[in-house]
Amino acid sequence: MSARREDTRRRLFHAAVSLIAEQGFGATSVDQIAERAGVAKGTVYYNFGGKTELFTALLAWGISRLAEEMRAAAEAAPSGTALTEVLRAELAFIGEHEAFARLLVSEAWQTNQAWYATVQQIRNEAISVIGAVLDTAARRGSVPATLDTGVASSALFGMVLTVALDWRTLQPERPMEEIHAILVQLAQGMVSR
Amino acid sequence: MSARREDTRRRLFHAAVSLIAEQGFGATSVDQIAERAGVAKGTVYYNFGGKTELFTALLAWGISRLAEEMRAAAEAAPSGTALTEVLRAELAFIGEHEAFARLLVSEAWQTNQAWYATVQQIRNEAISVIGAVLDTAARRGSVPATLDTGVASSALFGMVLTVALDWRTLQPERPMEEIHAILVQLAQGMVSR
Amino acid sequence: MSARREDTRRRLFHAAVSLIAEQGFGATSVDQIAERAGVAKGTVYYNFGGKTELFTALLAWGISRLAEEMRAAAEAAPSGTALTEVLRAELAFIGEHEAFARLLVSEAWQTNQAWYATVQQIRNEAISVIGAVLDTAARRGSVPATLDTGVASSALFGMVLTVALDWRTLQPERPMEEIHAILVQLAQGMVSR
Amino acid sequence: MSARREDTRRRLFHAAVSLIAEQGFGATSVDQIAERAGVAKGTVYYNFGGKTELFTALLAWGISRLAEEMRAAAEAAPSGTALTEVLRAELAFIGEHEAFARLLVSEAWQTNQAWYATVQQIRNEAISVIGAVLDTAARRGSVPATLDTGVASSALFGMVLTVALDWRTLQPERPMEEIHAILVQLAQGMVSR
DNA sequence: CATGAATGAGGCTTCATTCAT
DNA sequence: TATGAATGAAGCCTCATTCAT
Repeated sequence: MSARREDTRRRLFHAAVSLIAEQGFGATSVDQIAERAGVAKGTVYYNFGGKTELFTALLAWGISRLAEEMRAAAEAAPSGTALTEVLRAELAFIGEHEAFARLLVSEAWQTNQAWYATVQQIRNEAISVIGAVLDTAARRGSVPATLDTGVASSALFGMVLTVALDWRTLQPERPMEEIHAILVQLAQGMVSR
Repeated sequence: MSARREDTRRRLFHAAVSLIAEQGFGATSVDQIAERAGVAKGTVYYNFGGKTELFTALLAWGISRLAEEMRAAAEAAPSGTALTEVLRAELAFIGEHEAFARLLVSEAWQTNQAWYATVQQIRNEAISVIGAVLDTAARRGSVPATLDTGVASSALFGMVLTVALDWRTLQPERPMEEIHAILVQLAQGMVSR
Repeated sequence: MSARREDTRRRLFHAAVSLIAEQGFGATSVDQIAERAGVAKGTVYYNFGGKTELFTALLAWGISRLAEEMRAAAEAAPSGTALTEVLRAELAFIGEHEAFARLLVSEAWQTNQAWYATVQQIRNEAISVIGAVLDTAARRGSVPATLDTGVASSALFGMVLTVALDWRTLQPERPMEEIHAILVQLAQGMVSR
Repeated sequence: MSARREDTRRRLFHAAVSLIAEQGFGATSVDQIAERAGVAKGTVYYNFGGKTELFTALLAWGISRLAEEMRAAAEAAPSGTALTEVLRAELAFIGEHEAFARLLVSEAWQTNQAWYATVQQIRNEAISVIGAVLDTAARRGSVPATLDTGVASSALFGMVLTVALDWRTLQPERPMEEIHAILVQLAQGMVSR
């Protein structure tokens, strides 16, 4: 793939993320995406085949990155701090990619969508990173063995997502560390014995 | 307002809720709503003024009901069980109005929408019910005085929403009480001293 | 016909004239007419049968009044001043019923309209008042016998209409007498020997 | 702009002029315009943005042409015949573009229209051509210095318009020269000393 | 590799008219 | 005599997609 094409795809990606996050998928037109990317309309089709495909690629790319950053944080964390670091990674990702996060929330729970399977599959990747951390902790005895780690990891994921978006919406001036500290406090109570 | 008109509005309301929940707002046409309600298309405009207005009314109605049921649960709860009962009310509402809940999640964090203010305002109503419960508990000393109850109530609300939708999506056969028990266990740890 | 009905019809008439003059026939809805008249929509149909019929009645009524006032002015005029007085009557009518005059101009030359025949017929009534004055003057020798009085009366009618509307639009502060004086000056030159 | 697009725009223009002139603006649908132009409906919007914009462009184009032809006639006229030639140009234009002329009369005095400013501005262009001729004549002493040339030019413009449309409507078999001769006779009297 | 003119299905909305009360 | 809820045909407009260049 040529460097030019690579660049075009990147610009389309960026334009689409920001627009869809602002307005939603349905309200965003291919015209708008092309205009914000600075290319002609046909270029969208040449590069992605269609609006839906562009969107699916977008979601997959974004959730993969989220999962990767969470996984990297878990692996790099000093012993005993994995959960803290994973939550920080999720919070930081949302803070940095607020537009994408809104997009994810808007579309992730919509059944009857072309990309539902994609979203569900990759969302589980992210959640399973948390699940793995909890399972490890359970084996070490630092969380109750009776905890349903599947539900708990989904709960943690959703809690962070909700709090993070409320943070960006209602109190964007608060530093991330402050929010992170509260989340860690809540999470520790939730899962610690 | 005549009884006939009252009835027509009710039928349009029901038709719109079910359709939008199934397909989302954008994918639902006024034609479909009118057809399912058994009226002519123009009647939608005569009664609600437009698709957006109908949808705004819909959201307001639904979120109000959610907040009311949570508030009623809090007030009726025996001493010391308020949080447990409020979470049950939220979980039950989502279980019973799954379609509406998906709709709510899809639209609640979308800025630049006509109904953003409406959603935000009434969503806060629901969250503040949890906040009030936590504040009361804080005064009684059963939760740490240092807890940021604003963030905590948002966290609890989002946790329940996420878990509930995952429950309906992935494990709908599990009884609600089982999910509720896990949530209460998580919530107790989150906020108890 | 009852006094109540009479009143209702009058109010509908008035509402329709002002609205149609402001916006044109096509852009004026029955809803607007009913609202400005302070009656329900159905009342329009009860009293006039339809939008077109209301409009036709409107035009007929207005042009008849214009013709009558011009004819009355001609008959009441001292010898030799008939033309002066007829033009004054036309100018005064337009000044007083500006809305109706705009309406007349907008619709009078539109072929393919339901009311075309009505308008044409009654417009000729007005023009023929001028024609009669000119014919009388021709017999008395105060206008050239070679003058085509048919064309001349149409020219005079149109001249007054155009000037009057420009007066109301562009220089409404000028007194009518001033405009009338100019028109008489022009008209005298046009037709006098 | 591509040649293809240029051609499409021209065809839409012609289709719109003929249709609107036949039926009026309100009664002409975008469907009809597209069909007569031999393009798809969307093409109207791609090229003009909407029905109103197409119409505004249309009016501007037509009135400009009228003003231009009148101005050209004034400039080309042998000394002392400017008024005669300008009136002939106006009469000829109306005779050749009867449809457009009806359209102009219908819309020119309608306040509260999107294109009101456009029409008014360019209509004044046409009238001011007559005004300039009168002013020149006044300086040469061939018309009374006391004449209000502003009102007089508006009067002449309206006179010709009225007479021309009545000619086309009621006596289309009469040759233009005959009508022109009468108009000149009337106009000479109006303004000559 | 990219463009942008053109398409036409499909959506939202308006509004003259009807009719049961 | 008047009302106003309901209708549905008809209109305007959007937009994902195609394709010749």
